[in-house]
Amino acid sequence: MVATSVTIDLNLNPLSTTDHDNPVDDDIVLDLNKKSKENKKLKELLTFVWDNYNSLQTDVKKLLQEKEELESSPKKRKFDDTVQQSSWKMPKEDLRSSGIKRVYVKIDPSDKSLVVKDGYQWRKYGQKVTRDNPSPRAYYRCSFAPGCPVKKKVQRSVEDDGVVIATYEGEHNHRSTMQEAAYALGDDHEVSTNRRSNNSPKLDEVLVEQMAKYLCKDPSFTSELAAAIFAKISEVDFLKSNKHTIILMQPSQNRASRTFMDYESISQAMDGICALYERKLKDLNPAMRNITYDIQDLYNFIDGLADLSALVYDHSIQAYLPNDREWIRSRMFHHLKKLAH
DNA sequence: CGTTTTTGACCCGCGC
DNA sequence: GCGCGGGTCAAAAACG
Ligand SMILES: [Zn+2]
Repeated sequence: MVATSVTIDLNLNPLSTTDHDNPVDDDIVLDLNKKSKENKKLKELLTFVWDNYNSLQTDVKKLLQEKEELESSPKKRKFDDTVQQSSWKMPKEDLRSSGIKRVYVKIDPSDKSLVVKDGYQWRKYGQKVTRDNPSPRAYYRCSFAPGCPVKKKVQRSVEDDGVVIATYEGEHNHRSTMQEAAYALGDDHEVSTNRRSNNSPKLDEVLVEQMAKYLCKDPSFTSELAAAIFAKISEVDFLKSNKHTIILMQPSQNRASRTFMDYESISQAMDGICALYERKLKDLNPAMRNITYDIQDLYNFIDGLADLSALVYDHSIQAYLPNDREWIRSRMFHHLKKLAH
């Protein structure tokens, strides 16, 4: 509640310089208020999804380990030979009780980066080729907080290019980014965490147990679950990575010409500006069939506006940060460069 | 300039 | 002791 109004004040002040009787300003205030509420709702949803995902993932890990145990009894010793050494090493029976967790993640096979987006920040400290897997194994340490002992290994699966196996070791020293965001929310924070720790885990456990009984008979058990996890990750990542962007502009000297538009992401905002310029070009030369322009023309258009700025939502501080014309020009350059490959 | 990635050197346990 | 498979260090390079 408090955070909402603070956010709006902070963002609006640099731009709505004087009068409050301007209808456009009122529109902006209304819209910002609406967006703020939407953002808050999204935040709650995201936190919920994220918590849910974490809990589900924990259970899935257990199940996958159980599955390995079942499969490895006849002859499939593949996993035992390859995976464990030094601090990672541990007889499989103890694996569950220790802090070692293995996660299967379905991922785009063409993606070479091997980045598993899990809400933490990792510093790579090694890479090794391994005996019976053509793809290398990468070693990461958590760099989110100083002294955090958590490590993870990531390697593409031998049998499926679209799956990476991540092995985590240790407990984090700190909250994850999602939990931090929930905490920054303040007043609702306790509600959501309490609701979570009181009812849901039990429910999840029952659900997962039933699911396991059913799915264990399915041969594609692993990939099904991996796909489910991947879907969750994609969902979270989608909500997280797009920075809501509001473009404020005043085309002419007339203050009444002030207007704004909002976009789901920075790059969409850049596209929006391009579209605006293209529309203006078309209005100016209706005869011309297809129009062409280069980045300098676009710069001239941007500079020709009486006023232009962008508000970009920063997820980590829960607020819109103002950006000036120069920033827009630079982002536009990057954007066009990316489009040109 | 601070941070992360890269990459060969190094180290360590294990089987021989 | 030696070699092999794996894990880590750290210096240099790359990134942003
Ligand atoms: Zn950590």
